[in-house]
Amino acid sequence: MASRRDRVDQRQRLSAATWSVLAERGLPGLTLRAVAERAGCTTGMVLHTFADKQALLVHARELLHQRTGQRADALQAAAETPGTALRAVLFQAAAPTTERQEEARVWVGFLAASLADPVLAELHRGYNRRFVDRVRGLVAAVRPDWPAADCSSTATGLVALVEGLNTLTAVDPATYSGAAQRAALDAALARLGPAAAGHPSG
Amino acid sequence: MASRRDRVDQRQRLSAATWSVLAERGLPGLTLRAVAERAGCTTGMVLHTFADKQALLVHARELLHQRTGQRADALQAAAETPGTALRAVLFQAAAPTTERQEEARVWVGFLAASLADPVLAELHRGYNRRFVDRVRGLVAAVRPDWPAADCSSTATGLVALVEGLNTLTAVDPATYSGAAQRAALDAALARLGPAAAGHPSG
DNA sequence: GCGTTACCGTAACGTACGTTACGAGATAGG
DNA sequence: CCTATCTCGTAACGTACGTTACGGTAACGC
Repeated sequence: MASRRDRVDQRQRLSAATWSVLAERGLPGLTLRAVAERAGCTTGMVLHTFADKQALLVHARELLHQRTGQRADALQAAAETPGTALRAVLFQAAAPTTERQEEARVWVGFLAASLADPVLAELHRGYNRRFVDRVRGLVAAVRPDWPAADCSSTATGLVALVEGLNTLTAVDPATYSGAAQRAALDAALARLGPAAAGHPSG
Repeated sequence: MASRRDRVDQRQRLSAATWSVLAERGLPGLTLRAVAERAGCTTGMVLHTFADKQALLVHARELLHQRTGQRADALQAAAETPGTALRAVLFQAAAPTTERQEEARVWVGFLAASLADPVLAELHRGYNRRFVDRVRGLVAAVRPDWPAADCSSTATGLVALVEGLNTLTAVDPATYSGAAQRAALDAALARLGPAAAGHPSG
């Protein structure tokens, strides 16, 4: 007699609710009661699925990483050249659409929570370094003639640009529109040469 | 009979304490009691100087803007060419030193608080747009031959890069060291031509 | 020197939080 | 069909928060 309800599904629904609340009310509004209400259950069920609030946070953080990572994997696999792959991965990591802006707000919330929570901070560092590694590999594929150090610094710069666009879009979507983000990314990618140049009207 | 104690000084000391707590404990740890303890007084005195917690937050946010803005003003005035001014302003806005990393952490805290507090969000947007305007003016001074649209997109891109470096440094100073930040900025500034190129060993 | 006024520490209030304990209902085995 | 076991909603607990009310104390005008 293992489980009569689907535990995995409930964990996902609860972390999705965590995400939703975090995007809508921000970090101070993220309470167990708010999550329970959003998920349509009670705090008792929440704490029966997760040991405590931090476990819920950690799972929601992993869910966020899963979504962005899988999206990046798909784009990278579908791209025909390393140049288009790099461009697609970076652009999806920024927040060009309303849906991505919600993700950006969640990301900012987790970032701020990481400042006080060592567990979340360690998760954040790991995920971010993985993202840097992915970008570095793509940069090296686009410019195999570059030394490794240049690929590294270029990758960290591109990641910083993308995450900067994320954070700024989260609080000021008007100034940092999708077009502005595209322009900033295209300008940064132009340094890699024509292999990573943007589409004229794509 | 106006005031027997220096109100302005107390406001500054309290907002400095707010800053200190925010950098050390993060947004969840920012309570009136923590601020009072850090300032060496009680919550009664805090709420006698500021109407409520939000007023204290707003004042601390303004203080952060004052510090960065005055530092940018000084660097801009001391620079001999628009190119060196742009470089200096951007580099100080990133977080190359331990002290600036504390500011970066505070900035992230206010950013996350802005997601749920419209007043703080409006302040954040205003300050950030002022920063973009400053950078845009410097870009236009470095490249007067560029059309205004190019100066704008370049400015937003540079600001996004700087703020991205800020946020990433706040939680992972090891990966985003001062050298890495300098390299990323130099690479971005190289697009502006030799007028904004970095010092060889500065 | 005295009354008045502003200042600020103390203590409490109401609220909301994370967490825990317990009981009702549902489900599977025998 | 009965019992044991798991699931989850209910209700409460202790704590910490923002905020408020009040009293003592020190500084000013006269």
